[in-house]
Amino acid sequence: MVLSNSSQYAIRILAYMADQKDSQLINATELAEILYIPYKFLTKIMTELVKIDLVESIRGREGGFKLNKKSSDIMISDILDLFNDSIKDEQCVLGIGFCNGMCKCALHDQWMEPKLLLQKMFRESSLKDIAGRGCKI
Amino acid sequence: MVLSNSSQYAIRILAYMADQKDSQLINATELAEILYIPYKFLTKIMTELVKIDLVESIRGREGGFKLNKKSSDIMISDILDLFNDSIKDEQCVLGIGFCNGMCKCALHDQWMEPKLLLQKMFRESSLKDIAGRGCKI
DNA sequence: TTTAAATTCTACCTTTAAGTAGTAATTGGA
DNA sequence: TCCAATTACTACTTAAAGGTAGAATTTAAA
Repeated sequence: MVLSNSSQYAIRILAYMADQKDSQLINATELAEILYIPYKFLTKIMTELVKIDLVESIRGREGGFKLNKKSSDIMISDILDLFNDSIKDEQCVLGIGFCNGMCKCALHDQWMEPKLLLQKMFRESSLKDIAGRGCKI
Repeated sequence: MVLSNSSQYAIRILAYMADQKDSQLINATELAEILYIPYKFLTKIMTELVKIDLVESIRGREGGFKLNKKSSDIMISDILDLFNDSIKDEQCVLGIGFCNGMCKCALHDQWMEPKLLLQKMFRESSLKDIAGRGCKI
């Protein structure tokens, strides 16, 4: 699996929030029901998203969450960093330390191109680019 | 992480075996020492590779392992299948069931190209293509 | 025939990701 | 002021991957 459950959930949550009009508040109960994410697991993820300032939380009655930046300023890679799912430049696909031109593994050459495209997808796709796309949320 | 430890180990083991001349036997102790893989975990993996006929084992004293096919006939994807690390055609990068043109997730369009290149890398690279490449084994 | 070197099998332990439970803290509204 | 709705915190449980232990089995050499 390329992305952990946490990353997949976080992307879906934030993409959904980005798709809501004029950054209205939405609470955890609604998010969990709409996105079919276990409520307790979702609140744990939300708290982490708040800590890295991607999301703002309003506590107490009538509280909830909203994006803390423009959706065009939040990249998928910002989310993946939180769960250590980003693809590092010298990440060895065979898990032998780091790979580069000087010191590479047997699969290094074949890995270069897909790795670059994965990085491009994560680094160049913003929430605005993906919000509302697709029929599944 | 794109590949599990088991898949990474298995690729390294088989690539090393493919790089040995005239398919000589090599035993688990040597493989574990040369490749820095925990012996007990390696033997578990070897047994599974034998069961799917990628490797032949000779038991008893003077025994060991050797490839059961030409190295050009063993593809990386054959190995990944064993550990469920292959990329399926309709595998949804956000984990929402299956994705295709009719029913897709928000990241589907961005995922298409890197997914195809990953599949190409796994399906079109044989042990022969990677054996002996790179300075790390 | 005995022994040592090898694979194979079964069962267990450890670590990490995933998920759950309960409670504390916060806050707007009645 | 009190209550209900909300997020935040701490701790626990479960499931899966990763890894280990020990004994059974096989086989060639001494």
